[in-house]
Amino acid sequence: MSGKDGNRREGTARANVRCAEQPAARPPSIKDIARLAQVTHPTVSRALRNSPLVSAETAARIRHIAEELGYHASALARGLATRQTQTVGLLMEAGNPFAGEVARGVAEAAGERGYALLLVHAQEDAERAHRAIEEMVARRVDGIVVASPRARDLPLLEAMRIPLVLVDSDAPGKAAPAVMIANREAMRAVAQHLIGLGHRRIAYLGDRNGLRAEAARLAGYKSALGRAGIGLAPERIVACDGSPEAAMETMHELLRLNRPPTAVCCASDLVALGAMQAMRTRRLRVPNDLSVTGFGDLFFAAWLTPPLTTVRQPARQMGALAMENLCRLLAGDPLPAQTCLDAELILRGSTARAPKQESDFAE
Amino acid sequence: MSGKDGNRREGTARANVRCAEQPAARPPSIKDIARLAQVTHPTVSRALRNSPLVSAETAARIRHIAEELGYHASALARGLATRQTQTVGLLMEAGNPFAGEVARGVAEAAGERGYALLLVHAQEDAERAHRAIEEMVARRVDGIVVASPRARDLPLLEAMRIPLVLVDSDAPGKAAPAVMIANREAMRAVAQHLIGLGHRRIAYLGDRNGLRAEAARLAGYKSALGRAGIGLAPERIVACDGSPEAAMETMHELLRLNRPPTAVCCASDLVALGAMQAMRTRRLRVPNDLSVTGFGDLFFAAWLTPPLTTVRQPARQMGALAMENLCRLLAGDPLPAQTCLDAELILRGSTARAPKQESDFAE
DNA sequence: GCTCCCGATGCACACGTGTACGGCTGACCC
DNA sequence: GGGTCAGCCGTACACGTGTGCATCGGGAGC
Repeated sequence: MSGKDGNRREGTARANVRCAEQPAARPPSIKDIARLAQVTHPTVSRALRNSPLVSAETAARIRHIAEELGYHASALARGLATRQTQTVGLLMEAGNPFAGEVARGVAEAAGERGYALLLVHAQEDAERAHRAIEEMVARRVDGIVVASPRARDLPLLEAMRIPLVLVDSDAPGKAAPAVMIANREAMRAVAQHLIGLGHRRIAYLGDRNGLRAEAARLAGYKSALGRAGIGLAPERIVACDGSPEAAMETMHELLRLNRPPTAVCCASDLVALGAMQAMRTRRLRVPNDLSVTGFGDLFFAAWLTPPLTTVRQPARQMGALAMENLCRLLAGDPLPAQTCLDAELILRGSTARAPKQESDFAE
Repeated sequence: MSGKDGNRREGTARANVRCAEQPAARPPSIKDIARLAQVTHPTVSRALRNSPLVSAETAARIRHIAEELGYHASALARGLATRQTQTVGLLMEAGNPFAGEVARGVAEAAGERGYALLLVHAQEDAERAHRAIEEMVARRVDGIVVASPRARDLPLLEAMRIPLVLVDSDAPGKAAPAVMIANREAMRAVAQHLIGLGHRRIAYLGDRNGLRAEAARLAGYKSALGRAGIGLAPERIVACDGSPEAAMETMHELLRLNRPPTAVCCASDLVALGAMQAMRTRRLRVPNDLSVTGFGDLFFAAWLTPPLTTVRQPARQMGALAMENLCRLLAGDPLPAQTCLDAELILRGSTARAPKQESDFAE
């Protein structure tokens, strides 16, 4: 029993009036438990961590008192002592539906492993992004999951020595291990599906901010056309910034071509949203006049009119796997630079046979 | 100068091999800076916190060294000492698009105020939900923002003495201050819009998990019909669990009625998604045969075919305001039990005049 | 009856930061 | 020239938890 408390000196702290009821009731600590259990606080610490060094009866008594007091160990103090916070930073663009699903997977996996999540919003502003990243350092996160495809702050992240995993964006250089899907093969399957339907004038509507995942998708598109012996028409390969608004504008440009496409491969479901809107404005019917494909299979894709043919990207599973990989990394296990998940082509109503008068010849 | 360091005892800690390069280089502390600057660590602490108790030149020297070392104050230690973590817990259903937008608002507002966000996924499982909430206590968050409308864990949250604010779900009892929109008035405006278009058989497709916000919306619907002198037909007031799948099923039931509705008020945009799908299956055209309205104005609403008439719910702003309110609460300012934001009726293409043969008489 | 060993507990210190208080130095005033 | 005061810095302690080592008591083996 220390018996030396009760004369707390810092009377000025705790300035915020919480409820004006309890007189600044600080949460119970192991010392409080120790006093009640007639032991010292190290014994309490050991008992609560199920150390074999404590006798069964003492441990039971201590745990009972802890329960009664509503004790919850301070993760701050523990983190300070053990140098591990059991916290991982999650860098993502809050509001992005894909990132949201990834976050769900990460959150569930983290919860199971006793990790907490520090949510850091991927700011546009470079200066704020910098501060946000420093926040993670200050909070001493054990590792970081980056769920933001347009992570141009990767160099910053690597500069600090924190274990890092990426989702859906492999990085240039040696960088960090990433969880990906086979973007190239998936987009190739999309294009092959369209070719199989008789389309020859197939456009590609890309996402300029899609980083390497985007490059792989474009490569898949080109590969499919190449294999089918269809030449690449540069004017049919365009890109926007990834938003439906921009996609709509860009789609209008495609439709103004002399020989407009009969099918469009969109780099994402969001892009497809804008593309379909452009067709609607021009009274073109999907899929009768024009076929459209998306990428990602976001939750709304199945409910569009018509339902969107797209590639299922297992976002939640990707998040869970990223968290799992991060744990491996923290445990010291070496990881492959990339973990690749299967993507599945989902055929729905937005694709159909090419209009007859246009098929088979004349790209 | 303490001069007593260098004999660190806990050689067994830090078991995880990070990169096998740096020999467990612990981040620099104020003591490291103090040694280099030939002062003691309290002076460093004061200098970095811009205390007037330090001479300008000493402070400059210290800050220079800190910068050079890449120093970032440990939020853990600071939280331990000051009893404030500058962290707020964000309880939300990750993956839900509305919650995602709210999260974005919260994140931006939190960033500006120097708060970090602890993301806690609102688990279905009661036992996990309990653990998740205890996690926030253990992490000693200063306050909590609840962005999950179906928060049946509110009692748990109130049990711990942590300041709390709610988004889009006012709570029973005295509970916590909430940021809301005028659900009742907004849905009334929706129904009045449909009535103005000549509709008389207007159905309501609710969300059973919508809590009180849902009750208010239904009340608004009833109020509008009442004012227009239209009787309530119980068979036209139905509810599902909020998912598009369930909404589709329930919509089919509505369409099987002897006298099916000519318009449907959906409790959310997600519900509207399912409802429109049901109509598509039956080859009913929106809005020619049937008008549909949503609620929320999620990002996809404007891009549907046809674009969805709905109520704009300023999710991001609600999140930001919730965070702001939480700060007020932490500062001791009393808050009104509810802060109400304006919602705006957005007219788009999914509503039109009622089919002629059905209007004006015979509800 | 002595030693040896083992199980259970206490002691001391560490983690990194914040702050109340005291002490030192120099300038200023009477 | 001594007292006073302000500015600046160091000392000591606190926050809550973890852990290496010492200690203490008791049982076993000789």
